[in-house]
Amino acid sequence: MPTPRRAGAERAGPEANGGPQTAAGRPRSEEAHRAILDATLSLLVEVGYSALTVEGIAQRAGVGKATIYRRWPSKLPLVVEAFGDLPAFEEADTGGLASDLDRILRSYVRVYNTTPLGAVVPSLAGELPHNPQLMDLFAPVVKQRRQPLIRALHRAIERGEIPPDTDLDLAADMIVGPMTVRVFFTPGKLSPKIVPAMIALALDGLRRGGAAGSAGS
Amino acid sequence: MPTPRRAGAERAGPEANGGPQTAAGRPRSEEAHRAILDATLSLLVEVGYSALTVEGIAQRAGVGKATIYRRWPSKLPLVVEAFGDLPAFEEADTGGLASDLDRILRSYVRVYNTTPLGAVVPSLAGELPHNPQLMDLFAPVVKQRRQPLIRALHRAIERGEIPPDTDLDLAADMIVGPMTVRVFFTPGKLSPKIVPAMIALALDGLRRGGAAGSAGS
DNA sequence: CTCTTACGATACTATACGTCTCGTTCCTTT
DNA sequence: AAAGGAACGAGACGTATAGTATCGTAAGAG
Repeated sequence: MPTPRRAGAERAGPEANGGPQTAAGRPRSEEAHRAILDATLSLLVEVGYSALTVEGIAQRAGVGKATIYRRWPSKLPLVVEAFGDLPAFEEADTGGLASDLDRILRSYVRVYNTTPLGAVVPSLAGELPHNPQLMDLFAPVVKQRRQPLIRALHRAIERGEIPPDTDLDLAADMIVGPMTVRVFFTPGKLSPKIVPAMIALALDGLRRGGAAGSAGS
Repeated sequence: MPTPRRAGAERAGPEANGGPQTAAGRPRSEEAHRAILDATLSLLVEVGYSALTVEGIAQRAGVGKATIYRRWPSKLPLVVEAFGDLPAFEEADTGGLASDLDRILRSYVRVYNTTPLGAVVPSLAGELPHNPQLMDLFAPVVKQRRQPLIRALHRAIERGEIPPDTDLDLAADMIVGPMTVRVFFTPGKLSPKIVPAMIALALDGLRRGGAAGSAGS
C-alpha cells in the first residue's frame, strides 16, 4: 500500500490506452504517446526485444519512465501495441486464388523485409506458452493480420476453386507456415523467390482437398 | 582481470562440457551435471524461458550457482544443451514417401505433446533474430533434428517420387511449416488429426514440383 | 484565476546475471 | 596412508533492469 498522501496520482490508471481521463486537469500528451510507440519500434529494430529496455525507450522518446507506465502496465503490452501499428498485409481480390495468393504473399515478404515484424513476432510468440494474458492480447492482433488471406480463401471456395469443406484456418497455416518457419529460424531478409514455390505447393494441395475439415477422420 | 591469487580455481574452464580436467583433484560430478540439465528442462516447462533463472535452476538441482557457471558460460548454452537432450524425431524408411512422412510427422506430434519441445522452441527462436551467437549454437541442433525428414525426401527423389530438382530445405520447411505455426501460436496439445491433411497437401505439391529449386524464376 | 492532472526527472525496492571467495569434500597421486 | 588439488554448496558482491513512488513544474479545464 502506498502512502495515502499522493500529489499527482493518475486517475485513468494503466488500463487500455486512451481510457478517458475522468475529469479536468492536464490531458495526456498525444505527442508523447506517439513518441513512445515510435521509439519502441525503432529500438526493436536496432537492439531486438531481449535487449529492449523501458529506460532506453523513455530516453529516446524524451519522456520519463512514469509517462510510459502511466499508459501501459508493463513492457509487453507496449510492444504488442507498437506491433499492432505495423503495416497490415495487402488485401487482394483479383478474381483468382493463385493471383490473390501471389499478391498477398509478396506483401508478407515486403512487410517482413521492411519492418521489425520479423523480430517482434518470434519474441512475442516465445512468451505465449507461459503467458495466457499475453495470449489474450496477441491473439486478436494475429487474427486480424491474417484476414486478407482468410477472405481470399473464402472467395476461392465460393468460386469453386477449392473444396467447400476446406478448413480455412488450417489452410492459412499451411500457406504461411513455410514462410513463418523461415522468418523464425533464418533471420535476415526473406527472398521473394520462394513465393511461387509456396503458391504452387499450396494451390495443388488445396485444390485436391488437402486441408479439408474432415480429412483427419 | 581477476586477482592473481586464486584458491580453488577451475582449470578446465567453462568450455565445452566434458573438457578433460587436466590433472588431479576432485572430478566434476556427473550427477550434478544431470541434475542441472533436468532442472533446466522441468523449469522451462513450468515457467518458460523468459522467467527461467539460474538461481532457480541451482536451487532445484541442489547445486551452487558456481557449479553451473563452471560448466556453461551463460544461461543460453545451458538451455541449448538441455534442448539437445530432448528425444529426436523418428527415423522412417518404409519404402514410400507418404508412409515415411506419416511416421515422421506423427513422431513430431508425439514429441511435441510429451516433451517441453513446444515450449522451448518458441522461446529460443524469439532470441535468434538479435543473438548471432545463439544462432551459431542453435542452428546445428535444429539441422540435426530435421535430418530424418531430409533423408526421407532424398530417398523419394532417388525413387523418382518427387522431382530431382526439389530443394530439400524448402520442401522440409513446407512440410513442417503448418505444424510449427500451430506450435508457436496455439499453445497446447497438437492434434494428430492434422497429419493426414499436411501430408496430402505437401505430397501433391511436391510431386508437381512445387518446391523445385528453380521455381523462383 | 484556480484547480486538477500529466509531465520529466530521479530516488527507491526487488530481482537476476555473472563473478568471486569461503570453508568443505572427495578423488588422485605419491 | 598421507598429501595435494580441484570441484563442491553456499552466498556475498557489483551491475543492470523492471516497476513504484515522489518530487517540483507545466498546461489545459472550468
